[in-house]
Amino acid sequence: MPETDDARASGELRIENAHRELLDQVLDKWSLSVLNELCERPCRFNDLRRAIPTVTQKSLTATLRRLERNGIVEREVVSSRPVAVEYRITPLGKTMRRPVDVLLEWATAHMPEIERARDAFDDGLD
Amino acid sequence: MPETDDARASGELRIENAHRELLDQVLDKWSLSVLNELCERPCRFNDLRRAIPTVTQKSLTATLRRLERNGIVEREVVSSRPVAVEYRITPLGKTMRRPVDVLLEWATAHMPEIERARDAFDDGLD
DNA sequence: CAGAATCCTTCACGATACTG
DNA sequence: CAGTATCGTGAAGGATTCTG
Repeated sequence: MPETDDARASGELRIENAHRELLDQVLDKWSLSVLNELCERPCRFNDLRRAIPTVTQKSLTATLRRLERNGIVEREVVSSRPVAVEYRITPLGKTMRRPVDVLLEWATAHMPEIERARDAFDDGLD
Repeated sequence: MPETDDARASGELRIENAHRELLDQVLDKWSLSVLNELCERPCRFNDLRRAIPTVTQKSLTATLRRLERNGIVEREVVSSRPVAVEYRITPLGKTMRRPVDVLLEWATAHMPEIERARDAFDDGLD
């Protein structure tokens, strides 16, 4: 299914469509927050809503479905009185933790530098 | 590396607004492709267009401006005959390489597993 | 409790045309 | 060559309402 792009292999990691598509699915607006919660403990739907107060129900549902489809989280329906649904991170989901951590560490470490760059840019506009 | 998967102790990976905002700026649709090119060599505008054939001029301009504002790439105007503009990666930009590589390595390594998960999900729809 | 269904606004992105 | 300017569209996401 991936069209063979001409062999302009740059020796390093190339960004393919599949990469881009995957990152869009698992690194989107709310996924990291959800993953962060589920890495610590299984959560029910409303647990997640409380943990991430700014997410809407619709977006949370969509995020969870997407993550579930990609095998990152698991959904279990507990047939109790008022239905309970528990979300858990999968083993595959746990493997995301390291790359995400590295990313966030980078972001945290370089935030000041980046803010200075923004100020300089916005100020002078070259 | 170390286990003790005590999530609380190990990863203070809280997602803050600033994190989210930054990732949106530097991990957007085209940034990784641009970074990938500029990591290898300085490029002129049309070099980048050729290297990333699917990007439109408008999106490429926007991407470059965004990366420049965040201090990730540098823009130099060479006052030659028809104006030449060279884009280069900055030292700050180079520090992005490792987190991005880790991310792409993860994506590459787990792609098959993820595709199986997608197929299973789309098939059964549980 | 855990969503589904609707409506609505924003805006990212593409397509196209023009310019110093 | 390296953009800017405009227009148009689809999709993401918020707000709100309803339900098994």
